[in-house]
Amino acid sequence: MSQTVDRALSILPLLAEGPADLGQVADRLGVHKSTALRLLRTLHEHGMVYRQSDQRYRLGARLIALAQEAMENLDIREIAHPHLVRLNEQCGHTVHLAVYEEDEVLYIDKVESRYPVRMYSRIGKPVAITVAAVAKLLLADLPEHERRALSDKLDYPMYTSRSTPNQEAFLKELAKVREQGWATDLGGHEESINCVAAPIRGADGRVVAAMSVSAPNVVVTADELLTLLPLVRRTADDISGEYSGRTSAKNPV
Amino acid sequence: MSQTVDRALSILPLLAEGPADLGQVADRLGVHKSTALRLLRTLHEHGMVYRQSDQRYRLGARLIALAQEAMENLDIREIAHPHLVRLNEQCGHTVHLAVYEEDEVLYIDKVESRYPVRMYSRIGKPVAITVAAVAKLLLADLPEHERRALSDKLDYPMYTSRSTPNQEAFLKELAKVREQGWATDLGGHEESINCVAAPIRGADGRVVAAMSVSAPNVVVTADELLTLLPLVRRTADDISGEYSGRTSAKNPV
DNA sequence: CTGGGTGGTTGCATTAGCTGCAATGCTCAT
DNA sequence: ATGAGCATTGCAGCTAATGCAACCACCCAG
Repeated sequence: MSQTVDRALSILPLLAEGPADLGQVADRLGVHKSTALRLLRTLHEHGMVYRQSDQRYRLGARLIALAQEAMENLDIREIAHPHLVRLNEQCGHTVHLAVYEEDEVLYIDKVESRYPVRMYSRIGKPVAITVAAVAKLLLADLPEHERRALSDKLDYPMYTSRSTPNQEAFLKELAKVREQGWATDLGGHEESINCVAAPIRGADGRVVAAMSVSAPNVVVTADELLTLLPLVRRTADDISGEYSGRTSAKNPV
Repeated sequence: MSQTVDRALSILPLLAEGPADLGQVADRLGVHKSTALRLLRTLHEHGMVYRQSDQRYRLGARLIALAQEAMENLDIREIAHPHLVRLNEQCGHTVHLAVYEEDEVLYIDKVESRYPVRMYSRIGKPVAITVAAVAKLLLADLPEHERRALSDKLDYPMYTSRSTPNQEAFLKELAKVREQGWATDLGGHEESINCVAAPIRGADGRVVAAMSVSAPNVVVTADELLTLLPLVRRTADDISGEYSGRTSAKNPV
C-alpha cells in the first residue's frame, strides 16, 4: 500500500540473512543507492538496524526489544507458563507453547528438558508447519476455506521419511487431528524426536494455542511418550479453563 | 529522514504498549485516520502487525521471528552459549550474556538458575543501564566522549537505595570498573539480588559483550557470590579467547 | 425498526516529499 | 601518489503520500 514503507520493511528480512552493505541492500531492493541509504537511515533512527564497525548494516537491538514486548503482551503465554513449568516438573521433557498467526505457527514459550539431550528450537522461531504436532492442531481448527487456501500455498519438505509428503496427506492428517483432539509428531521433523500435543481453547471453543511435550528416542520411546498424553491434555484443558474464565482478558489472541 | 517510514515505525513501539485501534493510532501519530490505515496495512502485509478479532492491531508474528533471526546472527552468542551452560552447571545460578548497542544494553542469552527462586529478566529486554553489572562493564569500555554523552542523557532512577544516584557517581563507578576489569551489582536493581560480571573482549581488546552470574540473597550472600568471581572471569576469558581466535568471524559485534 | 453514533474504508485533487541522477568526499590498496 | 570502490549530498522532477469528505457497516437506544 505504501511504497516507501514497503521498501523499508523489505530490508529487514534481507538483513536477517546476514549483514549487508548499502550497495547490496540497494540492489536487492531494486532502488538507487541514495534511496536505500535514506531508508536505512530511517530504520537506524528507530533502532531497527544497526551499523557495525565495518559500515555494514544488520538488524538492531530495538527490534529484539520490541519482539520481547510483543510476546509479553500475549496473555495466553502468561497464563500458560506456570502450567508448562509444572508439566515439565512432572515429566522432565521439553514443553512448548505455540500459536498460529497469518500462515505461520510459532513457539512463544518453552521450558527446557531436564535431560542432557535437548532438542533444538527457539522461542520466536517459526515451526515446521506441515509436521509439527502443535501446528497440526492449530491448522486443523481453521475454517475450511482458510485451511484449504493455506495447504495450497505450503511446501511439503521431506525433513525425514516420515514427514507429511503432500497436501492430500496433510489435509487427511488434519481431519484426523481435529477428530481426536490431539496430535503427535513421530519423527516427522527430526528423525529421532517425537512429540505429543494438545490444544488450548478459548471460551468459544476455538483453538487459541497448542502445547506439546517433546523428547528424543534415546530418552523415551514413542510409546512411552504417548503414555503422557492424558497428562498433556489435562494440562491443556486447565490452561483453557483459566484462559476462558478470565473475564478481564484484554488481549484475545 | 523519510517521513512515511518514520511514521510507520513509530507505530510499533506504540503497539508494544498494548493493542490499539485505528483511531488511537492515528491520534498518537498525529495523522489522519486514512493515513494511519494505509501505514497499518503496509505493516500488516509484512506481518509486523496483526489484526485481532476485535479489529484492533497488535505487534505481529513476523516481528518476533525477525528478532529471533537477529539474535541467531550474533555469533558471540553462539560461541558463548556452551560456556554459559557450563558455568551454570558449576554454580547453579542464573547466568546472563549482554551486549551494548546504540545507548542500550540488552540481554541476548540467559541460562536459568537451578534454584527455585529465580530472578525476573528476559532475553531481549533492555537492561537497567545505570546499575546492572554487565551494563557498567560495557559502558566503561566506551570511548570517553561517547561515555560522557550517554551518561548525560541517562536518567538515574533509584530502583533501590543502592542504585547509582547520578551521573557523577556513575562515571566514578565506571572508572573503577574499567580499572579492575570486573563489576558487581549489589542490590542496586532489585533489593535482594546481587550480580558479579566480567567482560568478554574481541581480538582488539575492546569489550564486545559481558556476562554475569546473579543470585538472590536468600540463596547466597553477596560475599559468597563474590567467591565465584574468579570462575566468572575465567569463563569470560575463555569466551574471549574463542571469539577472538576465530579468524572466520563473519559478524563482528 | 429506525435514526444516529461510532469506527473503518474508499476516491480524489493537491502538493509534500520521495526518487534517481550526478557530483563530491572519503578510505583503502596498489 | 593514484585510482577504484563505496558512502554521501544537493537538486530538479514528478511520483506517490496526504487529508478531506463521502460512504459503508455495525451497534445500540429510543
